[in-house]
Amino acid sequence: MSSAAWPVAIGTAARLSQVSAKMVRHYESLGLLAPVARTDSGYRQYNEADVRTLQFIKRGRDLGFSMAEIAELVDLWRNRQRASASVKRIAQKHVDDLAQRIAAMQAMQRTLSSLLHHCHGDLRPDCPILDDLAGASAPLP
Amino acid sequence: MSSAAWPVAIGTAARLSQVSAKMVRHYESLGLLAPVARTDSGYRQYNEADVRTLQFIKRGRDLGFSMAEIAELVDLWRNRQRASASVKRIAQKHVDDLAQRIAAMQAMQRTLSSLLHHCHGDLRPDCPILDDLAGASAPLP
DNA sequence: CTTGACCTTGCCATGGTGGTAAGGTTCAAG
DNA sequence: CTTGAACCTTACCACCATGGCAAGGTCAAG
Repeated sequence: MSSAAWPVAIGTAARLSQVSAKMVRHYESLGLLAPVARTDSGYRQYNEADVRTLQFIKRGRDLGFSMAEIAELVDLWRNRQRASASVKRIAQKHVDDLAQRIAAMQAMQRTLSSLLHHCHGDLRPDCPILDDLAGASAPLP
Repeated sequence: MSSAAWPVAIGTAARLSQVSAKMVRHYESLGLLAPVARTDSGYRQYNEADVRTLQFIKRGRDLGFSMAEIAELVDLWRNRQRASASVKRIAQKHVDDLAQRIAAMQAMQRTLSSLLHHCHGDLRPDCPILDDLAGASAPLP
């Protein structure tokens, strides 16, 4: 397994983890990834563990975790004495957060869909969408 | 109606529109709100129409429109020769965008909920959430 | 006149990503 | 050996919408 020649340069690490080289450096600057080894000429060198960490971060981002949350998760991942409860707490909070944001967006969507439904969408200027935005039924106090 | 003493200063306009004074200035700098009148000492003066525009912007933001979209909508709002189709097109695009983002978040939520469901959440270190993030079944190429 | 509430401009920060510039390195083909 | 492409380095700037802070001017009530 993993027939590649380790260590690899940043471009290869980026391809293997589906993270842009730019972001790989950024994650390092955030302390999310320990400062990696360098060649004499200053090129970063990534080993298998580094690339796995990048993949971990990528998967975390894909699931919507913030960088701060991912930093915590990476720490827990590395700590074999972790309690799964710590991980679960972070994930649960994120799911709750997602639920809240989804609900907010669905509320927008409901309102907009209803307005869309009542808009002619032709050459006439009358438009319930603009009427709503203009606060048709909301006088200045 | 509107018993207040017009024009009003930025703080009052902000309160009336539920937009922070900071953002009121920002919207002006974006050209979303025409540069308002000033007193001799440089204080901005807002009239009823200005505050209505701010409320329009606020409502647009609350419905999730981007500043660029709101700029278009404000233009259409002011243009009595508008075609409602133009408004509808913008709103429809936004709804589609919302739908896409909601779907993406729901996908995250489904994955996370399932992982959460299988996580003990106790003192033990084993955790399917970390296993997933670590790409348990995804070897390095 | 002083005090406190308000206003002004201007700069910095956020988060996560992209871009671009100016320069050094590596490697293979000629 | 040279040259050129592909790669790497750092250091900036930009986005979007918003908040914060600082230093200073203005206004109205006490």
